[in-house]
Amino acid sequence: MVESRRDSLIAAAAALLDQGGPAAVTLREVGRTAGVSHNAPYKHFADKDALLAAVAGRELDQLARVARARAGATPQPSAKALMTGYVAWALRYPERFKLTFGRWTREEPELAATAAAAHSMLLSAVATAQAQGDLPPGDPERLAGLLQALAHGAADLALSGHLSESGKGRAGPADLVADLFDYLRLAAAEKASQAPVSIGAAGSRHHSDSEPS
Amino acid sequence: MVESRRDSLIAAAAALLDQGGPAAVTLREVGRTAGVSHNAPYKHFADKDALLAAVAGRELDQLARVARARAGATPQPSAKALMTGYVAWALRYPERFKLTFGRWTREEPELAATAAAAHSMLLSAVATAQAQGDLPPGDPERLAGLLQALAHGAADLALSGHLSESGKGRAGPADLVADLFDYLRLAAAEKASQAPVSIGAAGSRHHSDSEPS
DNA sequence: ACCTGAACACCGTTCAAGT
DNA sequence: ACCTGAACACCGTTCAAGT
Repeated sequence: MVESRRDSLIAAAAALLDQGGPAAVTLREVGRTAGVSHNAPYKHFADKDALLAAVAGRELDQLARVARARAGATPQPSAKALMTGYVAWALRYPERFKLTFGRWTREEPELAATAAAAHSMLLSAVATAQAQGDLPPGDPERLAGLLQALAHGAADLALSGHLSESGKGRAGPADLVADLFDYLRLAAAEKASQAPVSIGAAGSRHHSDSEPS
Repeated sequence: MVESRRDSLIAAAAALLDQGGPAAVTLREVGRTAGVSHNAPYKHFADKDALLAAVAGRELDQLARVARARAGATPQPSAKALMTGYVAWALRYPERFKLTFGRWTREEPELAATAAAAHSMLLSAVATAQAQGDLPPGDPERLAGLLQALAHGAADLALSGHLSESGKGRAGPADLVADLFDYLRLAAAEKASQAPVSIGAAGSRHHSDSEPS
């Protein structure tokens, strides 16, 4: 399959993004890299934001493809493997990570589809781990949110240099992910030896999410 | 104390940031808001990035002041209160949050000082919670990193709309913080009824943080 | 020491015109 | 349908000049 002009524009934008961050992605340089004029992109994308959204979409697609390939293997990837892979990807392609999960408030239907597929893969991995006693019981959606939030935050803080600034422990994001899974396994064991009260279920909401005064 | 011109420029930049994001912070508009010409800021800041770093510094200072005031109260703020406050601040001032923790690779000595003060406050709160059995034992620095990473990631995902997209649970970032503290309390209880092997200490490193192949 | 107005290079976007 | 070159408005930054 030959690369369409649209694809080559996206590839050029992604390369510039990796190289110099979002500031380096100018339509003029994108056009120059792809061998067209500086406003040829306007025939394929509404504006610069749409081009960046397409870059994020391509990245999400590639991530989903890799994940699907792993899901075909036996055994299926564990929740821990998924989160560790997420962190490794973020560290390896910081700019794509920031772009993809930074903001694509735009609707981009295909983008939402692949995101939903990735989410459901994580959900089933969480459910499997719960059944094996590696993760505590409760709403899998909420537990998946916890895992994703930690992996995302650890990667983001590490990329900004806000992690273990003075720590002699030198804990990286992957270490924090591992720690969380260790603690959750301990919590699951503790719950197994207790009365079955669920955490994170609808009945035990802790805090309102409303705006503080 | 009257507001110096430098302060009024920082205030103008912060107001523009809150209103329209980083793109709305132009030196021309900053000057107009502060009542000076569009390049007067260059007499107070090296360039636009330095002005934004000063905005981040002012924000960090105000956060530290609020935290110190709370620390004077009895009892001292718990680790959970600190993290909940962090999340609430991020949701209330999204642009300042993204700027302050996004990137200030710049050295800015005073910035590092207030950041270190805030970090040590969290560390002591973690140690207190550990002594009370609310948090599991282990390196407090590493545990603090876990808490901060989760709060940061939950806030960031919520702001980008990547949290509980289809969840009927509607778990917000504050809920995830509460969940984590619940799980950690359970893990602490489980560890108390086990042989004292520490998690997250130097001897039990889980994963190398090196780059994946 | 601080400020101004003019000027330069760059960028996103639009438009008339070509094939 | 896709592309080009010129043009416009805007922005960061620099510079000569003022007080």
